[in-house]
Amino acid sequence: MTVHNSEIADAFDKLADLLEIEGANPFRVRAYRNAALTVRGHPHSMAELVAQGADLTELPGIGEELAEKIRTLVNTGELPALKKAEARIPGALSLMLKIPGLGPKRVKALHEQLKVRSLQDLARAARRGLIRTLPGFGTRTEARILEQIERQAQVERRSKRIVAEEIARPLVDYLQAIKGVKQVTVAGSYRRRKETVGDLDILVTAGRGTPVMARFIDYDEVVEVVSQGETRATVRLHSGMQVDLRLVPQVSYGAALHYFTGAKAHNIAVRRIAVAQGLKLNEYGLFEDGKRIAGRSEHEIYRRLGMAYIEPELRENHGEIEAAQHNRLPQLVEVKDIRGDLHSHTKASDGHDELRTMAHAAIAHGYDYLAISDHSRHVTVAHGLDAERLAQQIDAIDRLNDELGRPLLLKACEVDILEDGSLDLPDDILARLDLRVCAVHYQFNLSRRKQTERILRAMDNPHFNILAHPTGRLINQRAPYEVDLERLMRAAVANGCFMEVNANPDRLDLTDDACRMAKELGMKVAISTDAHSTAGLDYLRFGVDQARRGWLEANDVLNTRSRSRLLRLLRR
DNA sequence: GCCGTTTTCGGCCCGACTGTTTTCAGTCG
Repeated sequence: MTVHNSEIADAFDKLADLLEIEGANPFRVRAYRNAALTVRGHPHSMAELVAQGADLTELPGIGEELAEKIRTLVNTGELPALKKAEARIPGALSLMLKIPGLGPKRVKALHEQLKVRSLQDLARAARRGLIRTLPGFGTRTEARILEQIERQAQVERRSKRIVAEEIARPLVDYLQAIKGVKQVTVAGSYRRRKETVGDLDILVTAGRGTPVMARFIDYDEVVEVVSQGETRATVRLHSGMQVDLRLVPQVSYGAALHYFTGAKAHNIAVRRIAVAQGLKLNEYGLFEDGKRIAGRSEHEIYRRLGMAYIEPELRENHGEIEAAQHNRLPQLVEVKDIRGDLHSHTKASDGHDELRTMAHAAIAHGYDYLAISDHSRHVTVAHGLDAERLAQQIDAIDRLNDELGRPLLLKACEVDILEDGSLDLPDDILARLDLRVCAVHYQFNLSRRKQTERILRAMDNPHFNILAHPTGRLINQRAPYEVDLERLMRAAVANGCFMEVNANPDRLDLTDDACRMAKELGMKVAISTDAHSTAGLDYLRFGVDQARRGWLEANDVLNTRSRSRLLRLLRR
């Protein structure tokens, strides 16, 4: 039984919660939280590092004691310190910290004075009107607690970024239209281009006296004003999305942008660097002896702290700060580097447009090539092609390329990987293609070992080129199937195969972390849209964002190559 | 509990807003 990084991180976080409620040294609490962050964000599993005998104290924020606790967790699945804490106070108290408005001090008071041990106890106490009797609590707090418990049922969920964009764009336009408003920028995880967005953080600069806050809470979609001050307000929109707005002066724009873009761990790390240099960094600027020495732009702040500018996509405190200090940041891939798309569908299977329509869309995108990769026969719901129909499509593509006067369309197929690891079409027809995009569409529930073996076996087929949507996950909808990605990547490198970063905003598969792993293992990826219509080709940018978050450069991406170099790379 | 071009001891990121107060602690991002 392997203990996953997330379980180790969860144990540390819970221990931090309980210690905090007990009133332990806040810096000790923070040490556990930092450790949780480090472990959760680490590209390699702690279990593996322990097995290799690696020195865990090399990891940031991990010292001798925490290293020992990680080893214990890996070896026994348990954390004795957490057990002991739970013997002193109920573990369920940590759940109460998730209720907005309740922090460690109040949870401690509720536990000690009202004997609250669970969320049920808490709801009961609130209904009886006991909470308002405690010092520091009032009727507003009591009502809010009850409301929050009842709302807990609807799980908090992060929105896919494409959904967040649909919510953010009209709001940004609305704010931008206010007379006196200068800049409106959506910061936060939205700006870091994360695949999902929890809430929107909007930064506004405006001339003196501009009624930004009043107009903000007056926005048509606002259903609740959570808080409102002179420079900061929080609202909830009809869509359920929470929006924070911060009004900042122009001289502080860069500092505020940096502060509000995060991630939190990145911010803390950068502030510590400032402190080490005798400076202070906050959302208003970088200060030396109370005098602002930078703040107008992010570039200025990074430069003054002795590091290169860090792209928002990299700001997770996953090594980007050290890289920036040593000028070793990657030159991230951009949309304009992409020369073509390697995964698309037509009406021949489950696409919505004709071959010719797709070709013209590819030309409009300025592409050198577009792979037409309709499904193979096994995907019956998608009207997948058998050998005969694929042969017809190959001929149709040849004719169209002739007509266009250049080999724009690549002959391809999204070939199903069957349960035994064989490919869904005979070798002789596969051999006539320029490119085979191979994918799992059935039997998601195999064990990790079996699923891995299945795909490894498929890679043994010399016609296998690119593994499409490698984990099969659908964001917020379907979990990835169990598979050993690292092993697959190593096999791909050994066999001259590749994986896809599926750019569909519902998939974004590989993930950012997996992209990073691919880079470390030397496996190039294809950023492909899996377009089922001409409009689908526009989703490329989501895939590029994901790749950028995974530190990928143009050289790490297959389809930044010219057609001839691409075809040479695909040769096994 | 971690960590070190201030330190092996004594620091540890920083400010806004709310509710309950009557000057501020607690919470949040």
